[in-house]
Amino acid sequence: MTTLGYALLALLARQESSGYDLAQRLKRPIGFFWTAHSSHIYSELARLEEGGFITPQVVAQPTRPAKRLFSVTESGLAALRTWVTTPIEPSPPRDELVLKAYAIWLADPAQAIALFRQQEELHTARLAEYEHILARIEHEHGKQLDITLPDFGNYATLHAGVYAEQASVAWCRWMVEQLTNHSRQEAEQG
Amino acid sequence: MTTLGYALLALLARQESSGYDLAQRLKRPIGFFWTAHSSHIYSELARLEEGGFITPQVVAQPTRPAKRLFSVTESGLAALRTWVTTPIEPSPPRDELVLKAYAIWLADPAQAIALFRQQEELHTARLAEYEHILARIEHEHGKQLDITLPDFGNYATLHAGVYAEQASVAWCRWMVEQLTNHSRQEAEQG
DNA sequence: ACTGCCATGTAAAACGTTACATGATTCT
DNA sequence: AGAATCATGTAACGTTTTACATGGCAGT
Repeated sequence: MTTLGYALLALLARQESSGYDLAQRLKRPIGFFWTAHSSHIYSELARLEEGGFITPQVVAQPTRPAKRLFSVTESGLAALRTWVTTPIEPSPPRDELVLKAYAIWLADPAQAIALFRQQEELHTARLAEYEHILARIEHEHGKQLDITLPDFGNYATLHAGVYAEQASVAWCRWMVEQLTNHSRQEAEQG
Repeated sequence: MTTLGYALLALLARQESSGYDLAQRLKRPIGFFWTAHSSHIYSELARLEEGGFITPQVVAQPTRPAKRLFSVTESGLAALRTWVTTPIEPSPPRDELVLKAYAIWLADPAQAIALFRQQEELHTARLAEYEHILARIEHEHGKQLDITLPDFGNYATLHAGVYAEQASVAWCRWMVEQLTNHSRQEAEQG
């Protein structure tokens, strides 16, 4: 089982869906921390079906092409429940921006500042988006959700996003500060 | 050019190295945010050499097998300098723990608490490690490093790590709090 | 004697992205 | 008329991991 497989099971455990539906539903909020292309989704669905984790139900539609609605089997739900609390084996980190920071001493300071300002704006925008959705959830449910409801899942992931984006914004600001301080000192001395 | 290619160029720009050296040097601090297996490193080195970004110099050793020390060419350094400040195209996010949180409503609360406590410990340990290295750097250089020195690259990446780990720890604590509050309420009512 | 380090790669498999292919319907 | 949506996949490509292959030296 791949992680995408579990992501699809998690979606199907909430509601039966077609491959197309899943591609849509994967965008928000899962898309904030896990993404997949539709071609990948379809091949993964085939594997899940082959493994007996999901079953299709063909639904004919009058005006639209027929679709295959998938639902989670008992075996699929059991696999999902097991996976959810299984400790994570650390996966290889990938952060290109930090890699650039590692080599930033080679760069022109002005260009470096531009890079981190742009990144700061990007993360600030994301932060605002997450907080907006979070506010909607809290407006509906309050700040203490029932953890056995699917909406708690959304609430939890959005909190993760808020913490992560706040950290990114803070780091970008720190970088800009370091780079501008240095440039100012250069100017004063030169 | 792949991102690993730039990572290797960034290392070689600091000091010429063999493939084996690079595998070692990649561990810290780059390994905190980008990793690669040695086989991957060797194939990437071959591509960089073919592209004229690096040149090897064979060094015979009396007791050890001969090694090929690579250094960055002018073309390689130019490519690296360009890449460093080029805006990042967003890469697909991958965070399995957040995915689990999305499906946590299906889990046994006690097991869920155990998962997030374990993750909190892991991130706390990493945070301590980063802060320790950071303290060493600040002891040597102070808190305002010259941004044109390679050490500023290390300083910057470690700061990124500190911000990110602090955010992870905070989120894990928030999750544990949510899950334990709920369990307590259950107990009071039941 | 055995483990770990130094040193370099090849080959196969798994994973993920991009491009391609098809075709009707609904909205602007 | 054209763009977007609904709907499902195949094929090719590139990247990354895992396994394999080799072999001497140094430390316990």
